[in-house]
This record gives sequence, C-alpha cells and structure tokens, in this order.
Amino acid sequence: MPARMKDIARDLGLSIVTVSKVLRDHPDISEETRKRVLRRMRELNYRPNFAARSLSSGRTWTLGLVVPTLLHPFFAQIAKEISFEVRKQGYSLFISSSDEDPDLEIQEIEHLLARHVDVMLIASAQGSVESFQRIEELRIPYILLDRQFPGLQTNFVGVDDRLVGVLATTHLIEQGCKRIAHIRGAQISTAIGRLEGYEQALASFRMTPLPGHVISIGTSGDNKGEQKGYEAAVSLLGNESRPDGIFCFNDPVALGAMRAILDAGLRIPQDVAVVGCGNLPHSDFLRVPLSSVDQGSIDIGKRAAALALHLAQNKSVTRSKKEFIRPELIVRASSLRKSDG
Amino acid sequence: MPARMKDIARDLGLSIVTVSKVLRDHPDISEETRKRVLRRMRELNYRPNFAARSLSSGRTWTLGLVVPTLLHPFFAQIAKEISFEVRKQGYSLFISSSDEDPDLEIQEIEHLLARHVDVMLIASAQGSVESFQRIEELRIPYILLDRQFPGLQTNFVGVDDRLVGVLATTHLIEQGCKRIAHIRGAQISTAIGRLEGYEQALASFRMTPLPGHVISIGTSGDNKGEQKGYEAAVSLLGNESRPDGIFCFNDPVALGAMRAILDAGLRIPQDVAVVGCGNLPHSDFLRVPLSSVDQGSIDIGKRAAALALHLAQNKSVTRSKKEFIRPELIVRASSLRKSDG
DNA sequence: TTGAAAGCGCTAACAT
DNA sequence: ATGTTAGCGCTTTCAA
Repeated sequence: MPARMKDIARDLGLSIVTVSKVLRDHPDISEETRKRVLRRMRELNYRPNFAARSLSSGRTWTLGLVVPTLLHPFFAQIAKEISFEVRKQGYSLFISSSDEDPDLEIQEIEHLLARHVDVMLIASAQGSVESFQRIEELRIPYILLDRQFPGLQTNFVGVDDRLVGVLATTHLIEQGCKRIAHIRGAQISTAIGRLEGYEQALASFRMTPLPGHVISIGTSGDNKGEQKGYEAAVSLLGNESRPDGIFCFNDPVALGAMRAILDAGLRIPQDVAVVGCGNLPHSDFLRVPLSSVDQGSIDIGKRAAALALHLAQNKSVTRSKKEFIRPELIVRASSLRKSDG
Repeated sequence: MPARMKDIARDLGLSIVTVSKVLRDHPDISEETRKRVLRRMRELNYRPNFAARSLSSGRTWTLGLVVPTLLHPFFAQIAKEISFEVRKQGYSLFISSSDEDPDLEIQEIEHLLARHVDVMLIASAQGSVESFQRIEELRIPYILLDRQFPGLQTNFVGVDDRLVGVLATTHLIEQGCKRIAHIRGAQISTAIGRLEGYEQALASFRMTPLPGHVISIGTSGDNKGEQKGYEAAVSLLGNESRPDGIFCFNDPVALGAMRAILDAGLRIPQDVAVVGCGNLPHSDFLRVPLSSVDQGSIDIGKRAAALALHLAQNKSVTRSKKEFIRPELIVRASSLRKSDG
C-alpha cells in the first residue's frame, strides 16, 4: 500500500495540510519542518496520488496528443520530443493516432477531453474546424501542429511550408532544371503552403509551371504516398513537355516518383532531378539517395511542448500564438547536377 | 462547467447512486429509469470524471507503455496498435520512450507508477531485472514486450526470435550460400534468440559457423545500427574465408552491411546475399531491395493489448503468460539467387 | 507558521 | 429497484 500524506503527517505529529504545503513548495513553512517532511517522504518512498490531486485541484497534469499516424517518423519524433519535454515538469502525455481518419480523430479528441487533459495538441486530419469548437466550448487550451486551418485563430506550431516549397524549388532551378513539376498533396495547409512556395520560387526566376506540371495525389493518406507518387510521375513523364525536375509533396511520394522515373529508363538526376520533403531516415541508402527538405520535427516538438506547458500553467488561454519552424534543405544525389551544389 | 452526476440526479429527482449505476450497467435498475438517465446524459453531454472515478475505485483506466524508441517503426506500430485496441474499452495509454537508456527507462517507469497505471507494458532496455522488482512490490501487473529476461517469470509478448534466425538462415542455405555469417546484436534476448536460430539452422544442414563469422555490433543502440553494420561487414569481407551470405540482426544493420558490400565492389546477392530483420518500410526501394524477417508488430500489439486488458480487469495477476508471435520471411532481391526462391 | 473544515465527483457497501 | 452513508487522498479557503 503506497504511503499517503496522512501517514507522513501522523508519523511527524503534523497536519496533512502542512505536508501538502511542503510538497508544493508553499512559502510559509519553517525550514525545519520542511526538512523533516521531505526526509520522511523519502523514507516512505512517497508518491502523490494524481487522481486525488486532480480531483481537488481541477488539473490533471496530463496532456493529450493526437497525430494522424505514429508510423511516420515525422510525427513519431514530435511525439517523442513532446513526451520527453513535458515529462521534466511532471506532466504525462496521452498519445493517440487517428490513422488520418477525421471521424476517428474526433473520437480520440472526445476521449481525451473526457480525461480532462490540461492541454490538447493536435495534428489534425479534419477537413473542417467544427471539432475544435467542442474543445473551445470546454475551455481546454489546444495547439494545432503541422497543419493549419485558414481563418482559425488558434495556437499553432509547424514548419513554414511556403519556405519548404521555396527552398526545394529554388534548389532545382539552381541545379539547372528548366521544366520543374510539382506533385502536390491534398487540400491541407501543408500542401497548399508548399505549392505556394513552389510557385513563388518559379515566379522569382520569371518562370511559371507548364500545363499539367502541377499534379495532385488526391486525398489519400500517407500510407499510399508511394503508389500515388508513382502514378503521378508516370503521368508527368507522359506529358508533352517532360519535366526535368520534380518537387514532391513528401518523401514517400518522392520514392514512388523515383521508381517511376527509373522504370521509364531515365536517369536521376541527369534526366529528372527529384526533391522530397520530410528527410526520412535511410534516405541515404536508397537506390538514388534522396534530396529532401527537413521539417525540423525536433524543434516542432520542443516548441510545442514549451507552449503547451505555458498554456497548462497560465489560466490565461493564449489563443493565437503561431510558431513557424525554419525548414532545411538536405541535398543528396537525387538532385545534384552541378558539383558546386 | 461540465455536467456531473449530481446534476442529472437533481434534474430527474433521483439519487446520485442510481445515476452511477446506470452508467456502469448495474443490473437492478428499471428499464424506464435507465432510459431517462441515459437521455439526460446525452442532453447534458455528460462525461464521467476520470479523476473522481479513479480516486474512489482505485483504478485509473490508464495503461503505461515504455519503448526504447518511437522512431523505429516496429515500436511505433506496436504503440499505435495497443493504443487503438485498449481505447475501445475506454482505456487510455501513456506512451514514453527511454531512448535505449536504462536510467531514463527507470525514471519513466517510476513516473508511470506514480500515475497509478493499471498495467505497465515495457520493451525494456535494462541489463538487469531490478527495476521490475519495484513494479512487483507495488503489485502492478506488467507485460514485457519484445525483449525477455532469462529466469524472470513475467508476462511476455514478442516474436519467436529463434524462429527468426532459423527462417533467415535456412533461406540463405536454400539459396545456395555455403559460408553464412551472422552480424549479431548485443546481449539482449532478441539477439541471443536469433543467434541460436542461426546456429540451429546451420546445424540441421550439418554446417557450422566458420571462424570469425559471428560478429557483434556491441551494445550500441538502434540509432547506430547502420554504421555498426558497415563496420562489421567490412571486417567479415576481410575474413580469409569471405562469407557468401549474411544474416543481420536487424534492417539498419543490414543496410550498413549492404553498403559495405557494394563499396567493396561486390554484388548483392550474387557475391554476398543479405537478409535482415524488421521489414522496415521502403525496404523495396533500397539500392538493392532487402529481404527481411517481419516481426509481426501488429500482432504483437494486438496480443499485448488483449493481455493488458485482461490483467487490468482481473485482479488475479497472471504472472507468466508468454505469447510468441510467428515471424515471416519476406524475400526480396538481396537474397534471391535462385528463381525458384 | 500551522491547522480545521469543507469539498472535488465518484464508487462501494449496506440499508430500505 | 432505489437511496443512505462513508469514504478515496488531496487542495483550498479561512482561522488560529
């Protein structure tokens, strides 16, 4: 049977309240009492009972994270980082995966709300913003990760997706590509941002996408990225003005695209250069090592954790703190056509 | 302010207990009362308060999972699966990562114990079993995942590692390899099991490992697998009787080994065939698609979840239910030397 | 600087 | 079939 405050108080001839105050670093406790209490706590290996604490304080010291998938290293990294950071402050993290399914995501959110998490962190697969209204009604602070919703005033931490597109596309231009295509993602903020960056980079070199050179993989989840990328690339390669560079929405899509290019008997990067996004592990060891834009998942995790802790501790609910992480281009063989990089 | 049982009871002129009983499907409640209560619950969007429930029932409806790393898809898949399965029964899962660090793992375990999780699930990075004694003292049921400890009577769910070794090695023999080496992992049960399987398979064909053909990557975590695999393979290739087949402890190690083989100007699988373990995503798209033994992570997750739920619900603490998942060999180009495979 | 009283929302025994 | 009584272990006033 674990020790309770009651036991410590009895043993030391003090009241429970005094013990409680020591535990929470309350100022008006004499140094001597504090020491005696702390000593006895150590002896009895005392651990506070979170359920009791939550019930009386109204806080659970618990956070909830919902990601579209844990299998993608990007989200796994974020989850790990958040868990680690908040843990330092005594918070625990519920992690759940929505499998890119909006309905399942809503269920997971509801479940975490029922748990009275202090803060919610969501990388959402929603098409609309309705599910967030429930959270707001309950006055639970929340943070959107990676994916934004236009017009929604909320806390957000994610990569600067427009810059992702600019970095990748500018790099392809600098490598001498003249006909740069983009395999874009579905209608979520990340895909839109990267597309805008792609267009912006082209525009700044007085270029424009050729007809049919922006092609979408549709609304498929991440799990079909490779196949969708393959199909999209096959279509691009059949275009009357065949691209000599492709910026892909993410790495799985890029893998599929590369396979299609090689299957067509073309060379990477000489005939078609490829850049992905996400910087997946083992990108080095692919048939052609893949250039990719790193999304700074560790930074995202750290910043999200810091923001979450802030929200958990201040009853003042910040509603629209937006933090953008700078992406970084990792150049590998798939796009390196000039030795000067 | 969320609705409480008290509100429902007041509105309906009932006692709190009656409401509570409805919620928990207690038998002695009239059908009519049940319906009225359920209806009002829906109207008020009632959610039970887990903290209160935990405090009075002594159960938290919460499980804790500690994995060495979430970045490895094997553990991510397990985590996701467990989370999903237990969620169906109203349980939530705390997920934390130890980063393959035994001390950090102990901290994470302590933290979860302080949370009074109903069941602990641990894929342990420990060298010794001491940390589990703390869990036993507290009489919290726990399940070991993936990695066992000799002589420890505990619940376990994981792949049959000996069979992993047998499958991989037998396959290499059948592909005509005559000098099969093994790059083994550190002193954990998975590595030992796979080594035993390797030896057993050789023995059943009246073969034995040649001198220096079993080589260890040491105690390094998974993150250095690729480099360690490279080094190990370089050493093997310098052996006076050069191997013509290598069974690698896991896929990262196999990637490193393959790189070393290619760097040495040798062909895969003609000169050296390679088999890994883990069946990492994108194994298809490597320079040479990698044959690998799949560890059935989804199955592991499902079985672990079922066992955890059982333990959570029965106060009878099963202490040594062991479940072994059958691994499956996925043959790809890295080991395919005969068309009849 | 310490403590008494009240209560957080719920469940578990025991009435009725 | 429904209700009464007592807590679960802690925090939060407020008083001493």
